[in-house]
Amino acid sequence: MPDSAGTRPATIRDVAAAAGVSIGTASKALNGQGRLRAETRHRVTEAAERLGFAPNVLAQGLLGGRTYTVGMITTDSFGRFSIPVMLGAEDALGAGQISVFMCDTRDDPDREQRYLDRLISRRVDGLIVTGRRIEPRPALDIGRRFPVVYAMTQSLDGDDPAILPDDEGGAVTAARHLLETGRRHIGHITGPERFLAARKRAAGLSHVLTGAGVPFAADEVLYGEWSERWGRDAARILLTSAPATDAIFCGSDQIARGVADGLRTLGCHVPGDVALVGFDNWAPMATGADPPLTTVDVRLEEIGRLAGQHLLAAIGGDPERGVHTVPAELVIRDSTPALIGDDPAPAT
Amino acid sequence: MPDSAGTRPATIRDVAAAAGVSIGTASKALNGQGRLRAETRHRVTEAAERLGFAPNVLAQGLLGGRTYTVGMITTDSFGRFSIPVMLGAEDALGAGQISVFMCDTRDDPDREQRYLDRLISRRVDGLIVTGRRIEPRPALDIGRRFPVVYAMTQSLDGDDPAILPDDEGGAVTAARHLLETGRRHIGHITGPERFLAARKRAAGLSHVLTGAGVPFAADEVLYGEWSERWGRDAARILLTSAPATDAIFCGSDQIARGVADGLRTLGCHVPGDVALVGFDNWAPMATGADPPLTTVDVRLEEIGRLAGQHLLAAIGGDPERGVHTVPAELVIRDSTPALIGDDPAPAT
DNA sequence: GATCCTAAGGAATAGGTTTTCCCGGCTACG
DNA sequence: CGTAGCCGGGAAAACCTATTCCTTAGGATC
Repeated sequence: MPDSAGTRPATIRDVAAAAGVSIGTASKALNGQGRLRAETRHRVTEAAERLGFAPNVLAQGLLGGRTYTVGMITTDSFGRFSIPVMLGAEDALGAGQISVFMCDTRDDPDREQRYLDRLISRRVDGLIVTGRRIEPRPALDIGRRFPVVYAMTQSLDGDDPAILPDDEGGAVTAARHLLETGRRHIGHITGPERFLAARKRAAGLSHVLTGAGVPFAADEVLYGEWSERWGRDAARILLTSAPATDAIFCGSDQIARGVADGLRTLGCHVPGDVALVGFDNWAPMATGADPPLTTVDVRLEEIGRLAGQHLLAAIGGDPERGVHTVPAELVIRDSTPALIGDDPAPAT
Repeated sequence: MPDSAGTRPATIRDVAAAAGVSIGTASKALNGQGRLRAETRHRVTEAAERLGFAPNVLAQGLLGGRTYTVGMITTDSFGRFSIPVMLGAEDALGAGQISVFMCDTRDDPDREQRYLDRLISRRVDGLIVTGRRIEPRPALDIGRRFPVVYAMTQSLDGDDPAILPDDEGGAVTAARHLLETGRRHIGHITGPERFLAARKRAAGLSHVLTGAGVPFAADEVLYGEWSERWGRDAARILLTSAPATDAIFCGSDQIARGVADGLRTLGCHVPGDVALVGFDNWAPMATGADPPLTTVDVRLEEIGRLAGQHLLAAIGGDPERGVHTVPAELVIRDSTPALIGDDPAPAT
């Protein structure tokens, strides 16, 4: 375990010399290959241990044509969304002894290109591209050098493999939950309409409500921004125009926090008067709220894990193509209690 | 720019052949070395362009003894603290053409050791260790293979280079600001006392207040946890025991959010009755609050950048040892307006 | 005693690049 | 005309490892 401090790392040549064998023999002994006497094998491993030998992966990569590295590119400044995705991906890839290069483009195409060039030079085995928006983005220009998997985003070339959250399904689950807990006048406050995710969530809600015979017009959706401030403002707008509202489905936990604030200012009690559902299950926001928020978890880490597994498969020569969706999960907390005494709505 | 799709990447040998020169000549042409005719140089670069040649960094690293990679190890699950640090570090390192391996140990010593072994095998040029607590941690066991810089944490071997936030200085600045805006009865609600950061912040506040002749006893500090819930509870406790309180300095923005909530419940107006200062400048929390929070920014990204620069210097053979501190910065928002009509406190 | 087989381990090659050293040819100068 | 020096470029070593092919020696078989 000690190493020759300060000098450059021990090579297999040093090990071979110390064990009194040739380089090839040392290699075989360390990798369990070839036909060697047990005593020789032992002598080599012992010498390796003593010298603190660790094989040089660069040399291995040069030889084998595989580097056991992948790049992970994000446009999200490694924010709230891409982090869990990265963790999941890293988890899946780590199982394959793969190390991950981190590349934050900061939404700058020049930076992205520079990173890409570097990754190509480093001969990565593959690439994962993550983002904060699910809108299709221009495909990366890498020819067919290595496989690419998109996570939380997708390429304009629809055939490229991509793992996406189930925004619509998540909204459906949330809407059903509100109906089942007895709510009938449900509002929707969310982010900008130009976000595909916002539109999908609104669509999911709309389908369930109209399917259950509960009136809901698409133009009742309050599109705004992804901020608490907008939540506060929108709560006032919504309760002014629809005072009978008994539940609000929010497009993000941040918005939900703002809505909760706004409702309190209006003298409206959560969840007694109005139930609240958020989106993202962003822990500090959702559990810190009073009451803690029921919210939709799109399972970012699972998305990342799946992306990693798909990439591993593609590297192994077995690529899957097209878009995959990860089912969302509703996390029920105190902002949506069952209404006692009301008959539950039929599950549509 | 086109590449021979599907085949393995072009090597310098291909370029040399295409340009009708030897490998060595091609290398010189591409790297601006040696004495070559301009026409030859041009012919080579043109061939490289045409073949989409990118030098194999593995081979370069093998030869040069430097891989132009570093590892970044965090125990923080890439959370709120380590992300900005990472970004700053990556920024500094990227300027040196260095790529970063991402390693999340999830606080598991086994994982940490595995990552370490991998990084050693990959012959990284250096290592940055980040954490979420500034308490000294056991030094990494890497002999003298490569330099290590600690960021947002430090090693028990106090001589190892480390970049730390200035918790005490940040608290000092916050306290002075509260005095300057006319507050005189200042409470402190913060995280668990076992956190060194919490104790340092309390110490900074205490120094300023006692120095200014404002009474403040160390046992008045409300240590609890880093959560909104604790903020809500502590606000009630504080105002019960000290109704004259006109300002609260909080150990985190999350706690400050809870305190704001608690104060509102008590019928206490922020900032009219009580001014509020947070810590961290965690954007979604601090700017989403109503009113937006004045808060201490420890400049995590700068800490990371400095760590990256120190690591670059160490790799270059010029290591700096010991602990460096990055000055904090007070971000003033609406939760601490100047009290009109009060005479400002003398800046102590 | 000759041949064949097996066990054990060595030699050599490949992988891609950089760099050092060397060589041939041409110019300029004496 | 001879030689020193420069210009342009080639050959080869070095980095480190895994693997394929060989060699050697010994034992077994006929």
